[in-house]
Amino acid sequence: MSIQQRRERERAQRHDLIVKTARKLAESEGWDAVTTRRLADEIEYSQPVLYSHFAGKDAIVAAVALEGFTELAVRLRAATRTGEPRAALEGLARAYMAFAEENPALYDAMFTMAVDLPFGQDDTPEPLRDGFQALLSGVAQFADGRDPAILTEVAWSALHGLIVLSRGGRLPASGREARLTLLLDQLSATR
Amino acid sequence: MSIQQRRERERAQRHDLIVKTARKLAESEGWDAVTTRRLADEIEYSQPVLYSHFAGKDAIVAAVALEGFTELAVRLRAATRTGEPRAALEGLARAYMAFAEENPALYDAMFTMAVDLPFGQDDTPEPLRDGFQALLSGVAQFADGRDPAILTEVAWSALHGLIVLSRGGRLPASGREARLTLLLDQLSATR
DNA sequence: CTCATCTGTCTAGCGGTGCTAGCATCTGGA
DNA sequence: TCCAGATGCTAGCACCGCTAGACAGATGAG
Repeated sequence: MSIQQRRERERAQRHDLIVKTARKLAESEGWDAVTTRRLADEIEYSQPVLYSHFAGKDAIVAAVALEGFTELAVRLRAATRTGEPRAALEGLARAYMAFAEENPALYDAMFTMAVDLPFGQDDTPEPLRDGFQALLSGVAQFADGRDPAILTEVAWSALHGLIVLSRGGRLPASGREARLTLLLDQLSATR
Repeated sequence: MSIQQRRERERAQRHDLIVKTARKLAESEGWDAVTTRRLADEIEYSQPVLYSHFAGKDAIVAAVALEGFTELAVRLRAATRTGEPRAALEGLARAYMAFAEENPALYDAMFTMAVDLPFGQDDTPEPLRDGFQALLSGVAQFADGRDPAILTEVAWSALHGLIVLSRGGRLPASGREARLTLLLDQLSATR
């Protein structure tokens, strides 16, 4: 009885170890370096062990992404505490961009890599929903009669676009601050 | 003498054949299906022939992307002809989104896949520069004292964000039109 | 305590990938 | 006609994601 509990605990620990290791490896050497062989080496087990925890490599990436969504939601929540609307919006946007910048590989897994997590559906995991709600809470004040969800989606898209285009070298690193400021002005302008 | 010319002509044709085939294959079956073996099969040559034309697979993707930039620039140019500012902006945005929608794989190669083409630099290829200029010409009218280039970059980021988040299922397909309308309103609002 | 079973992990291997060394063949000029 | 060089091929390298099947250790029954 207690033996089985211990086993489950150990399994859960190893599950976490796999996710943590995949994330660390991706962050330090890029997702290309995250191969099943390398990952198995790193956790000091053989390859097939990975497949007793996850359906395949994609599932591992998805698990990493999910961890990312949880962290992002926490950070966005923390950034919504400010009072004045424009400052709150700016805090949110900066928190989002900081997260993306500090965890580029994680951010890629969440928003760029093909990972079938259900977005905006009934079975959407809590962290995803919560992250969006945090964004919404900062943006909604500027809705001014328009649909707050739509406005949030557009704001989010703009942030995401800035991030991925900058990261790929498609936007010059120099104008970063100017672009963010302009976007915030644009979003918070009184109509 | 003329023999050498014929050879060069044939080489150029085969170069084009490779790019065309890679693009077609990517568009019909996704970039995952574009392997060097498959590509070699399709053009009815052996694998090493590919490497006598391109440094590697990445270079082939880059060549496809470059073709995409040329086409996109043409389409954006065509869309700038409208008169009234708001309509012109809308035409541009719709042309951009239509291009992305009609050529998803091509769009990915241009803007998502890691492909080292020099963006926003001295040696930036003409089509890239021209495409950006076309966007700028539609956006600049709404700059109103702000830096038109920065505004264009933000507008472009927003469009790109909408496209990639929609494509990945991160945004519901339903709100598409509403999001575009809201973005256009936001960009063209008098300050 | 012994033995059969059963769970868990490993080794080895399949069919695929991008890429390349080295051989054969074909071409064009002397 | 014969040779040199260009051209494209076969075969193979090291790697990939994934899995079948062998093996060892823990577990529970007698």
